[in-house]
Amino acid sequence: MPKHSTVAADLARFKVACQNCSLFQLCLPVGLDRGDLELLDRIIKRRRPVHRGEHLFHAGEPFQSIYAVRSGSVKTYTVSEDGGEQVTGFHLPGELFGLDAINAGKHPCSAVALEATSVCEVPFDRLEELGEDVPSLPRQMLRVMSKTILHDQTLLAYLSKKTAEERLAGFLCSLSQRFSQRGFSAREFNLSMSRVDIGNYLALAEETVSRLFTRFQEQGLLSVVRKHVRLHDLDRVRALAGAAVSAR
Amino acid sequence: MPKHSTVAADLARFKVACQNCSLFQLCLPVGLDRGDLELLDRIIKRRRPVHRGEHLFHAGEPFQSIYAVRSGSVKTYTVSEDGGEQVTGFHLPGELFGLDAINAGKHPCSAVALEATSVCEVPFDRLEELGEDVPSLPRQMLRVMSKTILHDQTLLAYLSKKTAEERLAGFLCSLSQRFSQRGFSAREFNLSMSRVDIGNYLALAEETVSRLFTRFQEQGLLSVVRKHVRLHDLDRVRALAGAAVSAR
DNA sequence: CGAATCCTTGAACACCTTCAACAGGGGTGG
DNA sequence: CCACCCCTGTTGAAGGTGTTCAAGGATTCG
Repeated sequence: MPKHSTVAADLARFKVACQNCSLFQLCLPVGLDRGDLELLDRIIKRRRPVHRGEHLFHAGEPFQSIYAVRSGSVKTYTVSEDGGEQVTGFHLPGELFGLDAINAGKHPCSAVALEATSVCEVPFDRLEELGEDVPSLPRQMLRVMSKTILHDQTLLAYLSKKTAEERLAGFLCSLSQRFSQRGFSAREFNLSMSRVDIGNYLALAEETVSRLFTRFQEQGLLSVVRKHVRLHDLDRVRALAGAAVSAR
Repeated sequence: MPKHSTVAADLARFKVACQNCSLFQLCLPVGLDRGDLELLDRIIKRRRPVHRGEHLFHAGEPFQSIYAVRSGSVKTYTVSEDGGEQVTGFHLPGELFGLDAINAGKHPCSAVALEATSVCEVPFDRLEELGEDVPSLPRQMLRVMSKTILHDQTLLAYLSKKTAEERLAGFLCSLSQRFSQRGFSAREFNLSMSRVDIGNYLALAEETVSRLFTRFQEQGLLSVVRKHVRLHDLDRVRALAGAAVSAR
């Protein structure tokens, strides 16, 4: 498998480290100095890139690490006892996932790559040990989790109060904002997730999502070709979305 | 105001302290020994009981403390820019709230007492300082927040996938479980929140909630008289609720 | 090229909402 | 103590938004 070894070689060449990672400020917003970073860097495992459809972990597995997306994207989802899937989040570069496993000690959800993706894996027990020497670390962790809670509550409000149109517009705004934070275009990007996933996440039928994309296109708000989205009128999309959209 | 002083005297007499608090294990599930508790106890402020309708904090106010319910119940809610209210949670004795403010440093939601309620207020800066000496404390915090995230995700799945009937049944199951954990009856309790609040929380119209209560009653599942609920057939309510309901 | 998957479009239907009116408590003031 | 009023909760009927069912088109991959 020549492909793997090439990628591995690339990674080695790049000397991947938190200090050099352009996403670092997104993972752990503030409060870690260079020395702390050095320590943190030592405990992080980097996994070889995963392919589209590969899982990082499955629901029910024991919790050992939290994860940060380096590149690509990840979908987390739960499966209810009747087999129904519920998408709990999409995770872009610089975002952490797996935090919801801390309480029970096992993952309540599964995580799967939506495209070719690489992640940092941070063993939680070592992170906790490190936290005893670096007080700002647990503080950062709490902030990240607080942000996650806020995001979930925003989403909750969205599903409760908003129409299908507002939800999809809000979703697109959220993606736009997150992409631009990462240095990508705010107006043009690829949806790594399927219409089914979007619908599942926003509590809409796949067909409704599809119809809305068509309608938005007819209204001149955007153009969609398969996975590719181009927002022509970001302001109007924002207006459609109504209330402010959480950053994550 | 003779009433206040009486209550204050009561509190003093009871020598309220985490060690003696029957709810302690609910606030901070495991891992704190007696000495840690003593330290924690010193930084906790106890506020005089608040009346129904009184606020603990308002959205937008600077974040200073997290709160734990001692008795009574609290509703947290956000107000969107168009003035619409969104209930984000109901908090029973032993449950923490205000955690969602850690990230931004200000409260994203408001908290109001649904009945006569008393809370513990824990200044967050002092809690963080204490965390540097007591490593199990930040660990506990993370667990509590992880649990909150899990709860929100469960709720999200509920709003996404379930019918109005399943949502209300699930809500009742959740309350039942939480009351029984606190030593109250699992089959008979008072709803401190209004039908409007329940509907808001479950993303249903007030009328739908009302109709469902009536229907459940007709089916012999329960009886409701105003705020008072008695679950006759807990198993059937659970069955109606479908998937397992989060504990919080 | 064929199969599988993803996406789109149409039509009928269901669930819940909205609008409207009314009933019943609980508190206040007379 | 009773009358009144306001607020909460209940019930009915009409209507809308999104779903479900069904079929067909597009894209990708073996």
